[in-house]
Amino acid sequence: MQDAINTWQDVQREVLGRIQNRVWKPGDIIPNEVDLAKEFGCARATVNRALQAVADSGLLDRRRKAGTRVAVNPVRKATLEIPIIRQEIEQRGQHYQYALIEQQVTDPQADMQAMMKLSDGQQLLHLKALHLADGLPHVYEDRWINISTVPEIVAVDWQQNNANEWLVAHAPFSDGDIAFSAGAAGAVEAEILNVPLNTAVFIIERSTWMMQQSITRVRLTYAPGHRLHTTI
Amino acid sequence: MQDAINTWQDVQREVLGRIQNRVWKPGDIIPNEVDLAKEFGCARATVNRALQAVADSGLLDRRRKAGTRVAVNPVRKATLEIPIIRQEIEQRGQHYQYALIEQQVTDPQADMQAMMKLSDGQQLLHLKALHLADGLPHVYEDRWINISTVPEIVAVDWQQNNANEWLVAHAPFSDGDIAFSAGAAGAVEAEILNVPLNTAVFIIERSTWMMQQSITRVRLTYAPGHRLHTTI
DNA sequence: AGATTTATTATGTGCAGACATATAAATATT
DNA sequence: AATATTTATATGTCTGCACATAATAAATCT
Repeated sequence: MQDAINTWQDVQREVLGRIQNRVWKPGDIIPNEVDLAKEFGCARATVNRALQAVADSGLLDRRRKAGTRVAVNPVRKATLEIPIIRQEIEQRGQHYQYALIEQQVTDPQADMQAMMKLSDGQQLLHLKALHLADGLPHVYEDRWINISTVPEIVAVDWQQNNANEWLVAHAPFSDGDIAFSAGAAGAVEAEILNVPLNTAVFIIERSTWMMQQSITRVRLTYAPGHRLHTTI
Repeated sequence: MQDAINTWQDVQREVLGRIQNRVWKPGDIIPNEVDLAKEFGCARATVNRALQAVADSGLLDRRRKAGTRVAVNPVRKATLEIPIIRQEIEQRGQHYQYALIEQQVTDPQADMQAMMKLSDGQQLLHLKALHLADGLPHVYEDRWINISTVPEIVAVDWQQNNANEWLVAHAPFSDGDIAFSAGAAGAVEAEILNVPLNTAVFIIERSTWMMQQSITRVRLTYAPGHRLHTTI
């Protein structure tokens, strides 16, 4: 028995401490909730809450009956927030501007048709736009929107509205996938972002879906220097 | 009143449904926990658990006294797993190899001391290593380890052990931060990765901590073509 | 009117007890 | 020996209750 470890945060701290100090080593099974509750002088529910939090972060593996053990190869999960570009810019105290570059209704090319899992005949709205921070190019947005899924889009004035925001508000998605990579700026991107040809640029490609129906696919090419930051 | 909505997952489903169907619109304040518990026919604790989960996912904003409201700009969160490099490579069916390039105990430079929040006099172990997939350079690892936090490291043979794996097994961390960016390969990196100078490369920089104590900071420079992929 | 204190209210969290559920381990069956 | 069944156990979660805490709204005092 020891001094009050009452709150689940206290318990979490204590547990993390024991893992770090190797009182409990990777692979070790730790005492069960009832015993820990007794030792800490708190309710089992409190221990449970704490252990669940630590397990969520990947440092503990828990299985019914088998007990709780310190993860051997903790697979760390980083959660990164996908902000709306305007917010991202304004949050840094910079002035946001948006400029439509091109707008066109097209039949999809084969690769795009595959990536967006389109049926034959489904058309896309293709938008090219630039987001600026304090007047400087920040990110070039190359976007395809599935007209079948979001028919209202054809009526929208994309000079005034930007797809990044409009879609969040009007076309909720159930799931999607994102890929991050680095690439060399091609002729088009280099000119739009106003950087030398082949400059290293950060690229995000994102597709979103609502119940198997593709909504949109976007390729964001960031101006040099952009960092995507998050905590584990 | 309606059919049993007893489990917190049930409540979560119901809440998500109402948000999706715009019964509760963005910005709307939703009924308080006591009322919802009454409506669903369950305990307030259950409603609380569910609402906390939804709030965690970013779809609800909660504040004491002010109540719970539907997020106006739902910040989507992607969780991406940080695999051990060996696993990442072997999972693709490729052969994994590791090569130590350089190993050195140093006093930190000012910027590194700041980034790792080191006290004066704390020394670092600096490791440079290359991870290969099927014999080809995959990622160049440039790592600093805090000797004060992990004193055992000085005794480790880094020809045989790779820090990426050794640390997860021996020095678990409670939190950290990650940054993703694109950069141009410098002379050192270009040679090690065997690519032309200024090739666009994907860079991950990661610092990890255990209870305010810095453990390590690593800069991973990936060979061209690397993509980091995840789902929302 | 404006500033300061007090009350009110919704969420945050703790507790004890109960039952549910997954599953490892023991036992019985083929 | 291999397979099916039972049992024991650790975690998962619900309930009702209590009190803590943050933050707004109301009341009070300059």
